[in-house]
Amino acid sequence: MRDGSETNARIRQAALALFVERGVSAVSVRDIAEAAGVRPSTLYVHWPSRDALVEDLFRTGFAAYARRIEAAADGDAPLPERLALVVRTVCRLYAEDQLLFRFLLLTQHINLASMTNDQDNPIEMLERLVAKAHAAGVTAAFPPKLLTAAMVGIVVQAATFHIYGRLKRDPARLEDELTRLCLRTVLP
Amino acid sequence: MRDGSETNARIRQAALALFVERGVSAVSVRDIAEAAGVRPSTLYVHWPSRDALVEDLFRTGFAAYARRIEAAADGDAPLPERLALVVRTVCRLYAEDQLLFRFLLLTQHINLASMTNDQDNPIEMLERLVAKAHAAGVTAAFPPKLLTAAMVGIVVQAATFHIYGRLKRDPARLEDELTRLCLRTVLP
DNA sequence: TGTACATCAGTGAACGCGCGTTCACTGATGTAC
DNA sequence: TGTACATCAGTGAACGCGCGTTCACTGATGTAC
Repeated sequence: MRDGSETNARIRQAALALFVERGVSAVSVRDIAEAAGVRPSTLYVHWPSRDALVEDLFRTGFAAYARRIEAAADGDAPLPERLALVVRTVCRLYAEDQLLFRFLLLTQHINLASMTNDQDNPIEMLERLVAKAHAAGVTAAFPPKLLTAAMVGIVVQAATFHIYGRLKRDPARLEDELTRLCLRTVLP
Repeated sequence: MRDGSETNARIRQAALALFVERGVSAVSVRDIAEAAGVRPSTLYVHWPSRDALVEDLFRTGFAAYARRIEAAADGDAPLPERLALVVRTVCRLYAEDQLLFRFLLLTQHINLASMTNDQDNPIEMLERLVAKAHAAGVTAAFPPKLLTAAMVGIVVQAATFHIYGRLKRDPARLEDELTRLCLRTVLP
């Protein structure tokens, strides 16, 4: 019982599921505690406040995404292949833990304003890779930041359509199609 | 004083600005009333509840977007031109009233789940147009729903980048670039 | 046109509920000797 | 190994605050005659 890490994980998981299901503001500390099988006051053993839990979930998830995308972008492969790998990586992040993906999507507008120019930011990772590709002359004739937005938009919007049932497709197939579509848009 | 439409408009405007600035859940009825120069109870003359105000703002804005996009999609021009006009229309909706655009972006995940297959849905409008283009053989070899997602994603993500200062560009220029970029992605 | 009455947008004061949070406590587990 | 003590994850009960909402009212404006 001295090690609270299992309880911590249970609370995180319960909170994530409820936040995604109902929206962050519609979930109370009591709701989370009940879903995690603890008392409300237990949450304050692990986080100083409800907001701190939300921020922790966001920052942890966001940073994990940044690490995965950095790994995909930082190889020795040719730039188009690295771009393709980044797209595939995002698709896999979605397939692996849809709950986390949806949570990050849901809270981006609340948290993104304060995270611009952060180094643990997956968008920055992609932006750097696209800038490199642009400098090497392997992108279409558009500003690299616009191409970055396009890549992010294509993948994120496809995921959003998938979540709301507007786009029915198994994840592996979607991964292939999104990779080809993104490259078609970004490469010359 | 008998006609409350001016007060109604002032409350809407104040609510929209505060919702976009702080997020919907961080704004109280008292905050909105103060910003609109009325007493909190006045809001209940115009809407039965706080939630009804939020929903009214969303539905009204969403329906207005749907009408504008329908007008752009329903012309007699060739399909590629109509697709281009839809992109331009979305760009103009953003430029005309950034507050409303941001509000719809902010609340989409809360409200979108309950609006699938709604007829006042701008996404449906675009989906129908892309399906028509697909049937006529003037789209790239991808499922039309995926191409719809790509178009929406490119424009919406560019707007999001623009809002957070990640993409600095004057709206007219962005409109031209986004139109070309979207067509490049969607056409064969 | 002038008067009496009806309407209803907006007000002021108050309501109770559920929220996030606190804190003295318990008792199982880990540590020292 | 056995005993005494320290630690700290988790609890139970309670807190006050701010929230959305209600409702009897006011008084300016519109209507009837």
